[in-house]
Amino acid sequence: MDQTYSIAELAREFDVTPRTIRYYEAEGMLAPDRKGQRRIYSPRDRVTLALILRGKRLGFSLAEAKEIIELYDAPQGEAGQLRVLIEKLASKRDALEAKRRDAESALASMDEYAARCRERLNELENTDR
Amino acid sequence: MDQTYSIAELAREFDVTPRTIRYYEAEGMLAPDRKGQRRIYSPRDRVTLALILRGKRLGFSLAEAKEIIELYDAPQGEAGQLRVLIEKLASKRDALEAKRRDAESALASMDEYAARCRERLNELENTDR
DNA sequence: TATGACGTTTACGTTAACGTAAAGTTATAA
DNA sequence: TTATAACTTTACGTTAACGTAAACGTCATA
Repeated sequence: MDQTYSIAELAREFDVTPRTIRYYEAEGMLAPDRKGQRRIYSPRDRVTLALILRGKRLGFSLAEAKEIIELYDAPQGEAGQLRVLIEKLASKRDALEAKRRDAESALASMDEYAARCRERLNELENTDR
Repeated sequence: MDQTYSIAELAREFDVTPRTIRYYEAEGMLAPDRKGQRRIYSPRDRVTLALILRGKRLGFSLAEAKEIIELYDAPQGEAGQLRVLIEKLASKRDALEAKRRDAESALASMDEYAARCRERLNELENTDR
């Protein structure tokens, strides 16, 4: 039998509030099962939530995150749909690549700066001896 | 003589509005010279703006971007300050690393998914022959 | 049976990050 | 000298992404 999660469990795991998770559902990004009125989350819901939050961390809006998620469960029925899907994937991939490059150049310049700082610190430490 | 920029020039170059640039100044992240009441931006101001916008693209808030920028022009006078600065740089570096890893794992799973889509498309194209 | 613990809906509140409009200033071109 | 283009300040408006509070349901356990 497949594992399930309560809203509080997911909230704890991902360090968000239940309100946040319900908000994503209201925005059409999650559709957990119900047991009575309670929400029951599947492992798949959990993956979706993780996708949303990773998107947010990378600076995507919820609307953009939603687009990406929708790509992941788009219908791959016929060839036409598949071609469109592949196109859209390539476009999102470009956006991601850009972010990775941004992160890499930021890291590079920061590392360079930190190296100069350490150098300067070394000089200071060897001067006062 | 060093180059300068008007607010509209920078706005055009970075694809933001003048309002946005003025807002960053009001938040204490920019301090352009004035010629009369007009703002005159230096190459250094331009770099700062680029830093802000890169931070935003990576999902940092303006407050976080400001912290990073302040590290870049922190006083490196004495050894104590330098040590604190180096510590803070390491912490920001970690945040950046995390974003890069997020971007990389997102790229990896997306590439994998796209590959499966292309495979499926290939099958469809060879079946109807 | 009552008392938490956990969940629910509804609805109004909040904040960051600007957008937008109004009214005035300043340099340049016709 | 007037017009227009680019700038300025002031101030109120807007939107995304939740926070927060109220009032209620339900299930286990003391």
